[in-house]
Amino acid sequence: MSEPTDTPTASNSVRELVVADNQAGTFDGRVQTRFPPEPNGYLHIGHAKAISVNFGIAEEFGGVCNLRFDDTNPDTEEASYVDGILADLAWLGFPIDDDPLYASSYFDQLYEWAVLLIENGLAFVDEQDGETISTQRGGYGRPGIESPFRDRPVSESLDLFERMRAGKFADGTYVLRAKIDMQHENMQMRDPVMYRIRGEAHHRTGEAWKIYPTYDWAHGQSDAIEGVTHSLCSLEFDSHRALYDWYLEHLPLPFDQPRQTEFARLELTHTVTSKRKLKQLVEDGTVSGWDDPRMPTLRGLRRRGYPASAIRNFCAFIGVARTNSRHQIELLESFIRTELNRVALRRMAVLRPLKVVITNWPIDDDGQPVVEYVELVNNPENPEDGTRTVPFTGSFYIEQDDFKAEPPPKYFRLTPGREVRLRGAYFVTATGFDADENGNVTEVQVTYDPETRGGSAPDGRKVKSTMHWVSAAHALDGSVALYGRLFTAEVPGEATGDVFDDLNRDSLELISDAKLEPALGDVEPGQVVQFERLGYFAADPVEPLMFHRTVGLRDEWAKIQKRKG
RNA sequence: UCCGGGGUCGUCUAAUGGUAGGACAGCGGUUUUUGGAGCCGCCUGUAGGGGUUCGAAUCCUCUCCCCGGAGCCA
Repeated sequence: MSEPTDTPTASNSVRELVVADNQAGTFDGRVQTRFPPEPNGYLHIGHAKAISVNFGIAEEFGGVCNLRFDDTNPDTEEASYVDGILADLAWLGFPIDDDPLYASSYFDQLYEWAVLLIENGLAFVDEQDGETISTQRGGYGRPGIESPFRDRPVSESLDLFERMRAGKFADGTYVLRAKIDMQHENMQMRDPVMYRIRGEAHHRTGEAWKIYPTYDWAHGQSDAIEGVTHSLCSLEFDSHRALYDWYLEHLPLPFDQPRQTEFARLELTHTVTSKRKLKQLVEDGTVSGWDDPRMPTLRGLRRRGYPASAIRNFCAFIGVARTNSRHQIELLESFIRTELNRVALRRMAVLRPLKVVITNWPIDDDGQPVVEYVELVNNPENPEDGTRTVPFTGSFYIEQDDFKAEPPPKYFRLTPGREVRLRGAYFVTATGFDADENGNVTEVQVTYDPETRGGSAPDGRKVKSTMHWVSAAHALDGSVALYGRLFTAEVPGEATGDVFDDLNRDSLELISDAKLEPALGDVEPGQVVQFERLGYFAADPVEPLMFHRTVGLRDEWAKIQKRKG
């Protein structure tokens, strides 16, 4: 396998567009993008792609990418989300200004421009209710009809608009509409709403405004005000591009007109990225919060142990295209493994402990089992990480799975009469075991070969397997959360139309009696280590000796079993 | 129904008129003090028909399929 990390960034339709623009001299070779989150939820993996595309293109062409909060709807937006998004962005590792931009900073300019449009006969105040306006809009293949207020005198619209702003009217009673074309085949062009009345306080402008611009009326103009050249957005805005251009063409702009270009958003199998649905998972209590390690939110992935660098590499690798697509989550996971394999320290932990006793282990002068210390490498992929000493004595824990009284075919681990290696310690041979009345093995007896200290035999004999272990007398008790996919279906909701029908009710397994090697008491909060033979695990940011499984190791044995069953 | 955007291995993605390549997944081998990692190999694809061309995934044409669009959401 070649290193995905080393693979050059995929070719990319947006990059090609920018190159073409630069060659043609468009925008005088200037490249400026923007990332415009709405502060009504937290960032998720889908945003990571958008961030990567926007910041990536800007950086590559020596331009800038503005972080601009698209805060035009006070009903759903909150300052707390602004802070959360800023924190998530900082973690992801793209350069962001200390002072983010806000669409709400342009409310005055937007208002002036709206007045200009009214004066030029290109906008009017409508006083019909939403349902009526919607009906008049027509449908696909059906023209709309014009509002009876469409041709009211400019002075009347101006007066009404002024009073809308002054808060003289109730929510929903008046709107400002662009006067474009009610027959237009593109529904977005059928006299779209520019302003609506909202009594709700805004997280930045407070009570200053009673009217708020719609997305279409705010976005392109914000781009223009900031000098954005390439306004990159997702495919569903394709039909809005005509409107984006129309507004800009009818305004006196400080710069060249920015240009909107669409690309496919990132979708992943077994994952939902709709903010509304993520919010529901949180509010339902299905997950513990926005930062639940099963969530595709940036803060969830972070807590899960996904390295920001791996997410960035993934985003660069998948490229940018206009094809609707859904990446397999396994691809993301392979980037996570690749990165973690490189950087994660190796440690030993036993998740489902089975006690093993060495019957020929020496006793010291006080009648206690001798304690030895073995030297283990911290990361074979990176010798600079050095080694650590791990205590070993006559009784220790192994995984329950690592012993079978009656071994199935191809099972290479401990079984009566078989010799295996304890990683970095000794060869041991199972001589007997105890079981309870249900036949569950409760303890295994082994003998060890003192000549095999360090894990190799002077006579050169081989063993089929190497197992991890934790000294019983020195084990730390810890807890471990194992995560499965939050949704069982590759495409949640595909079968029934409701994503929640595909919720995996067993997406979390909590183990409270894991046995950890002593060095695991020293990990930093949030640090990710590899539990040998098991996978990568992230230390909880606050709770000591609590670990979240980031992702498992590839597991040949599991694969063999799966094939059988 | 109208308009717009798409359709290349299982999943993504490259090839921009000149050998259909890569990654993930899968399969097999090798190696291994992690059944990890690594290394080697295999596997499968241009939606369909017609045309232009010495040559088509690429250009033209017809058909089929998928996605988006009728918020005072973004």
